[in-house]
Amino acid sequence: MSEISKAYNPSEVEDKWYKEWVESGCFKGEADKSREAYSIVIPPPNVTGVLTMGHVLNNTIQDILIRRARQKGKSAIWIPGTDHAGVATQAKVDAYLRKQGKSAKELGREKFMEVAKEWRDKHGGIIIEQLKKLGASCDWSRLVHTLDDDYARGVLTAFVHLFKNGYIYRGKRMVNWCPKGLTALSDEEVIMRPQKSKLYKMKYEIVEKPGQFLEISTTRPETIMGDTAVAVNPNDERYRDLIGKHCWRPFPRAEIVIVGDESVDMEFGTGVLKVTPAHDPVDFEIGQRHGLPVIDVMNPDGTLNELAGPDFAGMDRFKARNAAAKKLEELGLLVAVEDYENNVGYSERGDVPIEPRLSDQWFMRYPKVDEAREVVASGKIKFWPSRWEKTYDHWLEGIRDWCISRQIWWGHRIPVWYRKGVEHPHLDNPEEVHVSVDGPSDPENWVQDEDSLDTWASSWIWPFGVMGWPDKEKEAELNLDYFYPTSDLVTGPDIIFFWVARMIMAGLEFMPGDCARRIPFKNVYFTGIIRDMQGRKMSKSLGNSPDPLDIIARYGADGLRFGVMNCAAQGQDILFDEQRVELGRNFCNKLWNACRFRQMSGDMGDNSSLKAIVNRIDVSKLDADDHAILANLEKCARQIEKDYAGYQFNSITQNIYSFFWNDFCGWYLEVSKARLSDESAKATVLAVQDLCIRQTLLMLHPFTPFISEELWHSLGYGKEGSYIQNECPDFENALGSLGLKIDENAAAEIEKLKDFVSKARALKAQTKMATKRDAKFQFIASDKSSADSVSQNSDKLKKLIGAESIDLIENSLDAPVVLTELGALYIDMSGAVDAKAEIERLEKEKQKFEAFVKSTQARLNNEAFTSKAPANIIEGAKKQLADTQAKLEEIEKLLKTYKA
RNA sequence: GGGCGAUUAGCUCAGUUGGUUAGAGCGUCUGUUUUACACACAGGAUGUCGCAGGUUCGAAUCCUGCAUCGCCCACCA
Repeated sequence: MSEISKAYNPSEVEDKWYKEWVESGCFKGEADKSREAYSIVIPPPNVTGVLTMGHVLNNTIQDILIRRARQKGKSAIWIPGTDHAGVATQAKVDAYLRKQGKSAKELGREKFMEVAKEWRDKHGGIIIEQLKKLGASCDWSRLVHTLDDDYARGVLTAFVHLFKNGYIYRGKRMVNWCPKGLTALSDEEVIMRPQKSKLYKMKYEIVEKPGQFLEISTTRPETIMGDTAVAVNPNDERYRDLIGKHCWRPFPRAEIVIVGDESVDMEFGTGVLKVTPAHDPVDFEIGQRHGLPVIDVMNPDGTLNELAGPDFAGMDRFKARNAAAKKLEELGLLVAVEDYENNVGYSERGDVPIEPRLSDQWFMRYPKVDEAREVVASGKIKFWPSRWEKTYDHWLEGIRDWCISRQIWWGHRIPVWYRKGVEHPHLDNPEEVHVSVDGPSDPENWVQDEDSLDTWASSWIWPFGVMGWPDKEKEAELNLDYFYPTSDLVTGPDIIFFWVARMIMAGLEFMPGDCARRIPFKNVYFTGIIRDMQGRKMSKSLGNSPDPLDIIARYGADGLRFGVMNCAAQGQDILFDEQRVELGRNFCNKLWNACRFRQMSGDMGDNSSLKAIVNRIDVSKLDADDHAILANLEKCARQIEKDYAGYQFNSITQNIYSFFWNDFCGWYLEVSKARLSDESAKATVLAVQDLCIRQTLLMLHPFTPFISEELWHSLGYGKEGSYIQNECPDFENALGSLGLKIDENAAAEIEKLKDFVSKARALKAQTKMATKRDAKFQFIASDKSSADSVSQNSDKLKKLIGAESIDLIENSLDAPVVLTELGALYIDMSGAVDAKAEIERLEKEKQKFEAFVKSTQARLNNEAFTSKAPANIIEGAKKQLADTQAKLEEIEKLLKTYKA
């Protein structure tokens, strides 16, 4: 136990405890078979990234879940790690090299990897330290990086397995090509953006009918040189007779065939489509169907090549667009140019339009697609909120093969070797192509494939890859059997396809056993996205993303965590404002000072256990306030239990906030002040306070780990070397078994006293007597129990409302009055009553009551209501009507007195 | 084109099976060095719950349509 300082200093407390936690090893996961396992794997952040508000939200939720699990006695582990982030990191290292006047190419692959690793080790890992600042209780002894040797073996094992089972193939296909990154991309990495462009209308002359033209629209005249046909819909009567005939491609001038293909939309433009099989996915398919030649007129970097002709060779694709239009015009073939808005696919990383390109790539047919749909549809894996299930299922329903090869070096190199000297090696011939994790035994005779894997084709095995798979010994050492499947996954819905769906398929494919053993996780919580106050996504270029570390420095990690969680409704986007964090900081300050006040109020008794605290309570000294606060505490704990089950984190913070601030500090501590002067009750009151604070700290701990740990120890709840994260927050049964029975009705009586106090204060304010601490009140109780309640609580009430006396009287007075739940309360103004103001005030109140009486009577007179509504609703309405009518009578009586 | 969110106080948002007179924080106004906390305390003001229908004794809540904003998916050149 130590004395609590006047001001809460978060950074000091945070650093101290984090250090101790890590040193004590209390975050380490242990496979304790006698306890239920609980595990989370972190969505691995980019190793070279820095902490963003999105990470704060995401990781705070994970930390809450893991700490709560520890409190509930589960054997918990939160496995951390980082992602090598292929394309992103490659780009950063390339830029770094350029600055030094070097290039990746001249270094060569091996040297590049060395430099890149050095660069990663030097600039990477910052985010891990930042997560620690946030309080993340990961098992750091198990930090995994996707390029670690063990993990990489898992990645390659998955590849080899799928290859051997026919899920992986190589082929020349139409892929999304990033001309900036010079690599293929998956469909998911292409983002569609509406763009202002031009629609060029041109005409091609029909070979067999000189002088007759076909009018065609295109947005991409720069690909004309690659046209190998013109297509019309065979059902289109306008053109049906032209099918099989030819037209002139303007440049390079050549005859191209007119084909009929049903994919052509008759309604669009003139219903005639130019077909460029090398540069458009639809055109490619048409080309396949009609056996059209493929002319690739572009270089990988998006410039045109020799096949485009001397006028265009070497020219950038967008310059070539204008040049081609100009050339059409010169030839007299350009009919019109219209402004046009269409969707263009962009490379997410490169931020340039992607180029559909025919190239040799590796593809994966996804395994276990049907089962992946089934496990979510059947609830074996639950999504929170559940609406994402539909999105997930829809994607899987229309799933297409995954292009998994990338033309970059930073990543896992594809474990495929080709026999030297074999011109066209066949994938199914082991003499020509070797596929294995370790490579051929005679490497000198083989050449390894140059490509590396899509980053997501490495992170998709994350849930078991971090647990030693596929090495049996390592699996045992890392307790895969015990911790897999993981319990909860917390991530953003933006990677539902990239990562979540693929992990599910990977788990089902690579893990053994029945379905429940193979799924990678049981629950997926999708967070919202953190936006700025204008609703815009946080981004570096907008400069609207606050630095979480800066916020932690100013408000404390607990304040940040509490503030963010308080406004994060399940799966809803959050418009972030620093005021949220202010709320959290203020709450921490309130907590701090309430505990400080407790210390100042009297000697600390034995707080070492729940039992010890309850033993300090003298049941005969408990009054309604004690019962009420304990009842509220129980209610809060019950609500929280329910909220955890439904992943309603904002509701949890709101319940704790409201209980602690309003019920405990706002009322209980205040009434305690008067009772503490009664020596016979003091020990009991302090014990009740200790009990409430103890349970509050426990409930709060997952959200605000630092301050709760600090206060836990300074108030003597925990022994040195023990931590609040391992203390069970449940207490309901404990109270009962310790012989303490809570009077549930007490809370109702206290509500009336609260009403009495707040009305009395309002009366003082209205009569301009708010500052007087010695006001005199007279009170006409509405019944015997109300009279008892007021006289029994007289000391507390006088202190709370700043009164010298509250006299019980029998008859109405000619003085300002307020009607409370307990009866009529008058304030003595010694004749200085402003009758006009009083009348005005009473009239206003009268109107309010009258409106209520009228509507309630109407309801009760409605036969449909009385015959159909449940009894308790009807009874409630009747009682309220009676109460209100009584008040109304009282007011009318008073009005008469004033008006007289 | 299809799907999914959102629309409640000046601002940002809760409101989980339909049920008394719709809540919170911030902001705002009035007061307060009341011996834990001004990051506080007390009191006040502020809402035809997006619009239009429907179901019901009863709708912010359920149904239908519409509007506005946002997101995701989709090969119309």
